[in-house]
Amino acid sequence: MRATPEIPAVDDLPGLHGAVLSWFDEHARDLPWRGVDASPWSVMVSEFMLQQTPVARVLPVHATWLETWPTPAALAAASTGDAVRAWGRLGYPRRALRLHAAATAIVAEHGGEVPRSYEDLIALPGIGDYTAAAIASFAHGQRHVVLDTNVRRVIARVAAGQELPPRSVTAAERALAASLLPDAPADAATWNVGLMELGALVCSVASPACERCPVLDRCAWAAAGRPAYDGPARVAQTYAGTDRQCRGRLLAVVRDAEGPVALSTLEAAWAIADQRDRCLASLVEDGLLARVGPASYALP
DNA sequence: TAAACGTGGAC
DNA sequence: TGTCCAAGTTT
Repeated sequence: MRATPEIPAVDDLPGLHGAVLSWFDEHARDLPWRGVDASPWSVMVSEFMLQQTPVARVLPVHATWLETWPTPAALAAASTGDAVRAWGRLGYPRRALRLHAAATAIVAEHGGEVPRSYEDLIALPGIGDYTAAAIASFAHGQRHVVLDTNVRRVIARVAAGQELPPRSVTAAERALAASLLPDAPADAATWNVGLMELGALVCSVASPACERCPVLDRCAWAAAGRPAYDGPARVAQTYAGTDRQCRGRLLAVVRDAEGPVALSTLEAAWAIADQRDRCLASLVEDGLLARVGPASYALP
């Protein structure tokens, strides 16, 4: 049992809420999954695609995806290979598989409707704490703490006076976020998306535009003179030469081909034999690729 | 808990 | 040019 973490006080919560809500009303981007006519499915698809992927790259794929598969049932009726191909170059293609699996589960267990409860949502493949809370909040107007990288950074700065949040979500951080959440569900939902938008457009990691910030005069970090992050250094992720790069390249060859691809073609795409073989096997294992002949591969 | 998991734009 | 990193989840 741990002591209750200290929660920094915010003296004028209604004022803070008002500033963020007004700013969002004025400056929010007009994104398709935010429209009044956006379906819960549209929101759900956007949340899958936006996991670790910038909005600008999601936009066209999301539009095509919704045209092709307007409902969970439509996606569930397609092959996983079609989903992987439509996913294109968004990255982390296992998300396409998980979205397909989630759609299948929605048809099987929820009558084809995107579930409303956090518990039902987080039980679906590819949905963790953030995505479950985001769908419950944005698609269904429920009151949930939504902790994404933007919300975490904004709260760390405004309320905790830190440049960056901890490496992983802490109890103190969650308690602080909960203490800031507006009471009315509709306001809570707008607060969540407003904080995300603020983090994306103004309160960025590297060069925050404090002069455009609606809560500058309420920001603990700004008041403290924007002290640099003093926590443990973040590990830089390497990419060149990794299995991830190898897998990406191999999958791209098959994804961009018309039909099955000969093993020799894949061999030509990656020089290091043992790494290539390992990655090919893992792609098949993951269900991203299928071996369709003695020496040929295709999307599943 | 840490590491794996894609991709491409920005600086 | 190389590093950073963008609405995370899974194991």
